[in-house]
Amino acid sequence: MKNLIIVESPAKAKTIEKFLGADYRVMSSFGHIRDLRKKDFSIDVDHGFRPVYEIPAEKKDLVSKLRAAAKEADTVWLASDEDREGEAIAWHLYEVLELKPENTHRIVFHEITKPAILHAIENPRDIDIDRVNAQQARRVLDRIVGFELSPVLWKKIKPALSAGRVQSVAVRLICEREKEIRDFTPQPYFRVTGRFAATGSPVPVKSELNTRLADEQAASRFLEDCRLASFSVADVSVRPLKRAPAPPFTTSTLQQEASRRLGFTVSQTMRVAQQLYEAGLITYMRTDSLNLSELAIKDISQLVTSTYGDSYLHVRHYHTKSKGAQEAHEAIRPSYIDQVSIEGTQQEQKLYRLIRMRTLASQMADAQIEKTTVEIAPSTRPERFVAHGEVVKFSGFLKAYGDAAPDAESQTLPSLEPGMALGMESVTATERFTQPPARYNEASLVRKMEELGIGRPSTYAPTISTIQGRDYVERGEKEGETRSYRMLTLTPAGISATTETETAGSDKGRLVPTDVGMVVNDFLTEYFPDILDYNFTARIEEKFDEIAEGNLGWDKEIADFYSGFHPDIEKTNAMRMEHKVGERLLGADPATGKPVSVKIGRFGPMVQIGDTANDEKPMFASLQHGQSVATITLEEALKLFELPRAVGDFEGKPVVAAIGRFGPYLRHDGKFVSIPAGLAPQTITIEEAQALIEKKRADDANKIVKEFPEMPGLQVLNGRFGVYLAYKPEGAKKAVNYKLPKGTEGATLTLADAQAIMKAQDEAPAKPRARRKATRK
DNA sequence: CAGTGAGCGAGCTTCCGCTTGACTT
Repeated sequence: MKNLIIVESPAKAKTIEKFLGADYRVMSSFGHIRDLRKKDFSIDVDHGFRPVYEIPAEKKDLVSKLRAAAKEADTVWLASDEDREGEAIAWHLYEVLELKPENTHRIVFHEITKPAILHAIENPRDIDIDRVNAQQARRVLDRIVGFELSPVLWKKIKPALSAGRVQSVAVRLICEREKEIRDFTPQPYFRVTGRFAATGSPVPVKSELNTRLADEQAASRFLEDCRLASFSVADVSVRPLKRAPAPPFTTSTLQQEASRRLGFTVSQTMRVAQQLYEAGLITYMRTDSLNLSELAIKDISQLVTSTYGDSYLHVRHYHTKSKGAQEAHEAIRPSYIDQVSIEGTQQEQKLYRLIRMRTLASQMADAQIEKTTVEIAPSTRPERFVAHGEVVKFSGFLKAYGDAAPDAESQTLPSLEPGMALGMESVTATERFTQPPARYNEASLVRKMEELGIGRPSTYAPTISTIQGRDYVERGEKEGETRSYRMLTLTPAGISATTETETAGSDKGRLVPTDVGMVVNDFLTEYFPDILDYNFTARIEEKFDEIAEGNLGWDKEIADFYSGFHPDIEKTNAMRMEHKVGERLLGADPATGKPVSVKIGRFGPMVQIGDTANDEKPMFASLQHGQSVATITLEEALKLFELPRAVGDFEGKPVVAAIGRFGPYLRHDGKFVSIPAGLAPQTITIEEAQALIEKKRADDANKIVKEFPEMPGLQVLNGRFGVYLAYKPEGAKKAVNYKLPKGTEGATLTLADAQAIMKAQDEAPAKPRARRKATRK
């Protein structure tokens, strides 16, 4: 073999191999091949912060294959990405594969085209060790922060928590937003809209008053004045408006648009994009670059011209302005812009279409819009109603990529002249409330992180899973609360007033901090404000850039950081906390006089009555879903101790009611019975409990439909979803369940039937299943 | 599958960024 090229991604390797002749073999490193040891700190602090690297077990096979291939090759081309991580991958490959300087070359290309690759091969260089050192600094710093900070949390708050340069700041964003919302008091005001008619036009003029009114009294006075008023056009202004298309997608903008337009979660978007990438349909999906290859721009231009015409073409070159962008790849675009639609799942088709239209639009002309603003004056008041109208004069890029939600306010106005009289159809004053800032959703959090330069395209989705998996943050489930508002309406018939209701404050699908998240965040921001600073990453990135330029030594910079950071760790660890972190004293228990407090326990948020200073063991109770350390009251806390509750006796044995992991339940004679909605463990009577227990017994008796004496362990059972087959071989811990084909009568099933069903399903290929939500390892 | 929680304390947990399968239930 003459040449071995090593790239990071196997899909990329496959593509490149097709471009090159038989003299080239292209292999993939599947990302990094070596990292700091997983288990321990693996940084020798006393010897220049020397990192201790290892090849992870799952990479051993791959590395020996690469090593063998490198031995056979005359020349090895290290073609990992040009960014910091890519340079480090090249260096690790060089070290681990024991490559020789005389037949090893470092090459880079930013687009996967034959000319780009051939050009790269003609212009090789050496590994840039300064850039590698910048990566080592980044890696070592993240390990130091993560592995020194996390144990402080285990000690001071709760085991198995985690902290890090990226995740802790992401959690902070969510916590601070929540506090803003909590501290926000909605202020009522009245918004006034008016609907007018121009003589000779069937099109109504919808407008809004240019000021808000303070209260219902003011609104009522305003409507009274309008009742006596005549209305006329005071001013008409027309101005042209240009709108430019958005640049092509990067990882973060793709995640945002897929969330907004398609309702995808961040990880869903990445999973689907990965499919498209592996099928060769789009370019690489983890990128911060806005760049399109010259070849791509040429193809797009041709397509725009042939589809829409010359006037729609506007070739544009976009430049990244996001912090810390490393631009190793192109923007996300279709591999072949001519390919209008693809085969694949619904999701794949939708995402492909989105990417394609955005790419196309990015090379199209501005939309030309004529915006008309009309002011309407009531004769009795100084305020003005304002109406906006929009007419698209030239659609430009909107032809390919319109708005997801067209502006509800935009309308086409009839032609109006100053001085024209208008007829009043209605004037409505609606009570509105000032809005707190919106909670983040996954995509808007990614946008904010990118803005702050925190995290990378490859880590946005995993970070969001991590902070949810650690139970710092959860997706909200509250629909919001209903509130009422006043609405006053003036029509030619007179003024009427009504009270309406709406829901407000929904957090559905939004990211909400948990108690643990809040407490950890308060703790970290108090004791490690530098790390939690929103600009921490941006500041150290400047250092990393200097290291990459060869102006600073990486070990010295790390030593500098460590000398400030480590003493804070020691100090915090040595601190005797007077109270547990996040603890809140609610008051005294009226029954015993003992203090009642809430805090984060080993298993999460809990209430405690009494303290350890006394000899008696305190009483404990977990907070329930929806309750929070920050807001729970003494009354609510005391209620938690009402369970488990002795309901009474049944058949001479006690019945106890409580709430468990799966909701409210009764326990009687060692058996558990769920308490259905409508009944509560706090109030359930012994008669109600007895009925539930008897019903459960009847259901259980009904459960076994049929058994087979010839085959012990095989049963036909009645389950939640109907009749099914269960087989538990002797000695097995768990039964295997089998679905019965539609229309099968359970009671008449023969052993042969059952065995046939089992055989068929045992042999059926396993269907891919949705992954469980991020779990702790 | 159905709450635990101090005290004594072994041994465990943990980071960010590159990349995909192999593996359950």
